[in-house]
Amino acid sequence: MAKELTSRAEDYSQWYNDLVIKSGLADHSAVRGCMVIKPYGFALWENMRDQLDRMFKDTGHVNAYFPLFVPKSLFEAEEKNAEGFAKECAIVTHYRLKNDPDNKGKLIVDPEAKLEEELIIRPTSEAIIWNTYKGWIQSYRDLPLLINQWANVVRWEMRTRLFLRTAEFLWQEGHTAHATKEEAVEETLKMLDVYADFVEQYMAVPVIKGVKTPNERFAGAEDTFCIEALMQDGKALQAGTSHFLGQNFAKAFDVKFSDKNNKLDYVWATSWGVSTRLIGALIMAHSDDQGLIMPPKIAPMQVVIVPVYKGEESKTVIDAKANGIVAQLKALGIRVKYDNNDNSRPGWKFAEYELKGVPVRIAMGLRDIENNVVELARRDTKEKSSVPVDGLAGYVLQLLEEIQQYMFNKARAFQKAKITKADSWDEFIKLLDEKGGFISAHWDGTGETEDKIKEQSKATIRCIPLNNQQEEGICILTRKPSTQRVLFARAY
RNA sequence: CGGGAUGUAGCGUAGCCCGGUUAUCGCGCCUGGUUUGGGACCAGGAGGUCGCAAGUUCGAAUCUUGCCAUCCCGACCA
Repeated sequence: MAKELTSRAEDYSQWYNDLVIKSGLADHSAVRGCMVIKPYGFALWENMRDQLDRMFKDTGHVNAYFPLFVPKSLFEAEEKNAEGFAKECAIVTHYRLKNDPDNKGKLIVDPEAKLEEELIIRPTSEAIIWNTYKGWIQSYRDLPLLINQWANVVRWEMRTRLFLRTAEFLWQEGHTAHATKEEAVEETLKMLDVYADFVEQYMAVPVIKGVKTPNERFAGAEDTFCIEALMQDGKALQAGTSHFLGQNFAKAFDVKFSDKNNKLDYVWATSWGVSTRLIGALIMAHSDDQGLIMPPKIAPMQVVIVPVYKGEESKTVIDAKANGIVAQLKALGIRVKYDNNDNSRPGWKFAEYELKGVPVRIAMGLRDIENNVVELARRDTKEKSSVPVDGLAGYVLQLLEEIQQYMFNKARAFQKAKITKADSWDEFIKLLDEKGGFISAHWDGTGETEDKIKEQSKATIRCIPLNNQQEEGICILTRKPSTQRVLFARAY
């Protein structure tokens, strides 16, 4: 690498950017604010997607697909939602190009082909989906309706960052309809748990579950629940959200059902989503100056085997041995790559797979084969050891689980150490500047104070943790009475 | 969208202020050989609309204007 990766705080953004690009996850695209997800990054996304999809199906959901275009009249039906997204929409106004009469070989938008009604490229799909649900729901027998879609959405952000905030991104959005408020709230919290379980158990990133303040709520929701993760530079990242939408969308799109007593009522709704932003969370939660560190459960490659040889004969011997090991690992369901490409030398491969974050590397040469061992290196701790070939596959399987657990424990310990109580304004600012992380502090509960704190400290209320402990206190800014602490942080 | 910086080969760069032969260097790439237990070495070679467009000039990577993109800091946000 020409330029060294460094995760020092002052270079953190640069480090993150370089890492995304050099590790082969993604690249800047020629299109403003968009990115190209490269095969390695997409393989990671597929693993994450497949696991989430299984979890959605285990909780009774099914997949469907809805249109990319949302007619403006539908988009504006739920006022708060429309207002919330209005500033960041891409809009289709025409449907045809024609040759430019003044400029040969160039095309211009055909002014004759102006759409009567503009189409909004979905920034989220509530509008188009609820307009569709209207035709699907008549009776309580049609409920609950539990649907998810995997899709791309577009939000015309002012400032973009690879994975964290791109103009176009991939995500899943669940949209459910229920007969009762209780059931919808239960669904909202259930999906929040699914997200927390996925992010913690598969991505090895600990999260805090909580509810957003009204200021930070999703446009059109009654309540927004979230999982908040902590990055290594001490900034917070919203990793997923689950919204209780009340009857707002049902009323906006006139979705009514008859209950058992033939009484008409509007349905209750939820929506929930996670996006490719999770990949950004993964990178910033685990990586080091040598590159990415992938949690084994979702790593595109869990094990890489690198042969060390001199000359063709020794290569043949090692190939034979390695292929045997590959077969054993694959038999246990381990994602393994044997890299006997002759174009690069072992040292180069070691560095490259570290950059890509492959959890376990196995190196084997004639020396090892004579002793019936391999050299095994962990990416997370960088420990190397000599391991017997007999029983290797079982050992690796267990090691992968150990690495997964180790990564989570390490991130959890970091997160715990970075949750600090502050009881005065000075202490609050000092902690934000010097330590970072979550600051647990009293707040008087008003949006006005929340705004002032944000203005003066750049910190926002990330969430009010679920099952938050109630305690008497005074607001760090206004000194007014407060009943509980909330979590503040500077955030991405 | 406001402020700042940057854009020269796949990557990283020198040259720009003060215009002037064939645009510098390193990595990577190609060929041949020697190599292979932590990003190998030697020899030879290929690769460039100097971000794009217009302008000034005998002459533009260099000066002017506009546009585009990237990064950083804000505002906005999954």
